[in-house]
Amino acid sequence: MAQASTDTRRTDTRAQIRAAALDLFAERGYDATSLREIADRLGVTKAAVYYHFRTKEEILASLFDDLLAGVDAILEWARAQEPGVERARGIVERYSALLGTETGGPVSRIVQAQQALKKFGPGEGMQQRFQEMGALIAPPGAEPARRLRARLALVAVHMGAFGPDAEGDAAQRRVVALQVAQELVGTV
Amino acid sequence: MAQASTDTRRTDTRAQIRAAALDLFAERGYDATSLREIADRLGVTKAAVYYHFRTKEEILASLFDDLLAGVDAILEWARAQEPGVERARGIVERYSALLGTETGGPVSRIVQAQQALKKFGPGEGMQQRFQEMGALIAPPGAEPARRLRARLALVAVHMGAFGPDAEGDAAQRRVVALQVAQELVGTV
DNA sequence: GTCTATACTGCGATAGAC
DNA sequence: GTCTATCGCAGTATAGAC
Repeated sequence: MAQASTDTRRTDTRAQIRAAALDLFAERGYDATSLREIADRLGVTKAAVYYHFRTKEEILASLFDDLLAGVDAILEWARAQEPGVERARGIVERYSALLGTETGGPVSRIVQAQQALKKFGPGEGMQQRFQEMGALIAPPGAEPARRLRARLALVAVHMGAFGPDAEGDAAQRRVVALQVAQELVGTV
Repeated sequence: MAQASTDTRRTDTRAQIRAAALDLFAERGYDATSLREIADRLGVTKAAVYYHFRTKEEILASLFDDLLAGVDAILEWARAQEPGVERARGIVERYSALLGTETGGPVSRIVQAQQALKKFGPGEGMQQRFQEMGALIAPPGAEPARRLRARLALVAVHMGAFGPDAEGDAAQRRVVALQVAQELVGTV
């Protein structure tokens, strides 16, 4: 829950902690960032951080709060609309706008920094191979939209293999994902 | 690199460690899994694990080795082909087949377990909201391909906001991403 | 209300005995 | 090849100074 309207606090340490944490989480990821690093950046001790947040995870949750509220607003709007393409386009458009916001943008960068792909050094990593596959599908000189579709096609294959929803047969999901991916790269 | 062909080891502890680690990494993520858990599952101590792997990260890298080799084979094939749609389709097809393999499939599940979205409890998490946005774009009853495209559209927006390649203007990337996302949901 | 000092447990990692 | 013992640092908790 965000701060109540009647804020009787006398320092802005809490805000500073959030700012420092956002920086560090986005840079090297949540797990790789220690409370000591956050505290040192403000010139306070770990215990001081613990006064403002009960756990490390609460700091992360606090950073996501604004973004979550933004998504909730989109969901509320969408539920009041008639189902259809127009509503679908509205959701996507509003989500894009939310990520462009000062509150949504930097926060959602944390998600990116959190990926396991980062775990491997340059020259041998999965990340680099992903980029190379994308480049072979749509070369660096191609239109940005086509390059994005190339990378999305690979993501589609991934999502098909083990998507968020474990519904349906695994082999069948893979077939569907491959089909969608082929559509994406087929759009030359 | 994978195990050399001349393996002079007398126990299979190394293989057991890999199997246990794969299980645990895929279940609760890399950072959340401790070496003690892996060791306990085999009835040995942490130090015994350290005999077979120099670091915890090396266990993870060892699990990815086969998948990486598979991707390398795809890259090698692709580089020998003429650029074009056919090559693009070939890459996607081979990558899909790789993830369906016994070596590629389970390993790549680790990537999924590693996402920061998991960090929030049910009922309040970003993950649930993502699914709900997807469901409002393409309802659970819709064709699987359309549901996948709905989720891909949201991913596209994300990738546009802060994609792997930091090329070009941020605002411009968002416009392109939004356009691609709209195409994906517009394909009813 | 805000912070420091201190301590506890468990982590990844190392050294050396068997 | 596996063990015990130990290290420094992590997140967490509390007591108490101001």
